[in-house]
Amino acid sequence: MTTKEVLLQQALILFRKEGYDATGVQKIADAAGVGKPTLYHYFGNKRGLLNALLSTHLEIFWKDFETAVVYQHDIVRSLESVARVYFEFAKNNPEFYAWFLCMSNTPTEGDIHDEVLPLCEKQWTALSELFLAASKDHGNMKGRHQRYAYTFLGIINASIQAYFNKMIKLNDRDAFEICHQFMHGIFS
Amino acid sequence: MTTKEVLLQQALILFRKEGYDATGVQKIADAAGVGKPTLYHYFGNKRGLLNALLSTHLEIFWKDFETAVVYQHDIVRSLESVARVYFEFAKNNPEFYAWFLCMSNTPTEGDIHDEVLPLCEKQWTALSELFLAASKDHGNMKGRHQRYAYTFLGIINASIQAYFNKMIKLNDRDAFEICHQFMHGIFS
DNA sequence: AATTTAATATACCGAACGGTATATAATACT
DNA sequence: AGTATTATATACCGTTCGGTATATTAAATT
Repeated sequence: MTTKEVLLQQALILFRKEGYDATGVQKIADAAGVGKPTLYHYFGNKRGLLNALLSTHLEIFWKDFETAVVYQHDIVRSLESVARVYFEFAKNNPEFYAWFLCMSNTPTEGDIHDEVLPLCEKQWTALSELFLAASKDHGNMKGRHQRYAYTFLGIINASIQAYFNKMIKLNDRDAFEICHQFMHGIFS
Repeated sequence: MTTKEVLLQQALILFRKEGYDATGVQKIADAAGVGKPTLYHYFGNKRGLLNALLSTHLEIFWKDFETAVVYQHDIVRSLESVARVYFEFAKNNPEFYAWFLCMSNTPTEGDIHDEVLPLCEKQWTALSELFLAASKDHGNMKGRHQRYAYTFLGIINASIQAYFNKMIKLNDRDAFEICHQFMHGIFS
């Protein structure tokens, strides 16, 4: 593993354990076994490290997410594939996703807010457009697409947290059940 | 307003805006127009201020929550009253509840974790017991009470966040619809 | 009125913060 | 082989951190 990768790895561990603000760059450098200027050589500043940590991990997620979120006149199917993307990603990157969830509702100022908010809005916007497209086929969904996007994301993330607490497995059957439960209420 | 109340008020504003770790006690004292030793006189240390902020705001919530969460052989009714308690509290204390949500999934170490985690678990445990009691009346809920507690809380908080983003009003009708949507999937 | 107690301010502590100037070792290019 | 570039370390910068020793003012008690 390269020095850069070790720095990113240790930063994730420490940011998750103690929080971004409470973790000093010195401690990250120490954990990686290098000096502080080495860290600044690779990432410019503390926020650059945060940004690199987010973009490297989320690169794969966005690719899968964007292909799953397209509407093909079957909203349940789209939701299921979206849920599977989330679940797979959370299972493959549990440390990172747990950390990302911590940051999703963060203070209204500071590095974390500035870096993470756009990423959350990107998810919400795509889901909102999915429900909007679906509401053209299902009249009773009309005018509620934003709310559906919010609550669906809420259930997805609550389920992932349940997985972190070893309550569910987060397999394809869970994805089916959760989406089914969600839509059944909406359709009826 | 007493000096103590002003300190609590300004601490909430700053903790929410910049985060607990990023907010220095000096800044809180300045915002309240007093010296730092005054803050330490009332709260002992920074964590004491955090603790006081939590307990003073949540005192009312716990009272309402605990009366709402009892099971009277009508799970939908219990859930609705719980939802109404959350919604009323969030509407009456929006700044505090938004901050509390930020902290609910926080780093695994530090003051915030130590102070907030027990409060989250208290909610989850009570809801879990509610669903457990209900599963004695509804066989198809059996063995899933913990998961129901998780996802129900997830929807409640997602809805409150939707309220903060001015998407829903969070009135009694919303509480009804959300609980109905939640249970309809479970019963079917 | 005298005295104790609570509330506040000034000034300071050592430690840790994010960040950098400078120097050196290792690698890549010409 | 010599030169440029990349990667790393030592040592330091000014600032802010949480917290406190001391002194003073205001309020309550006797």
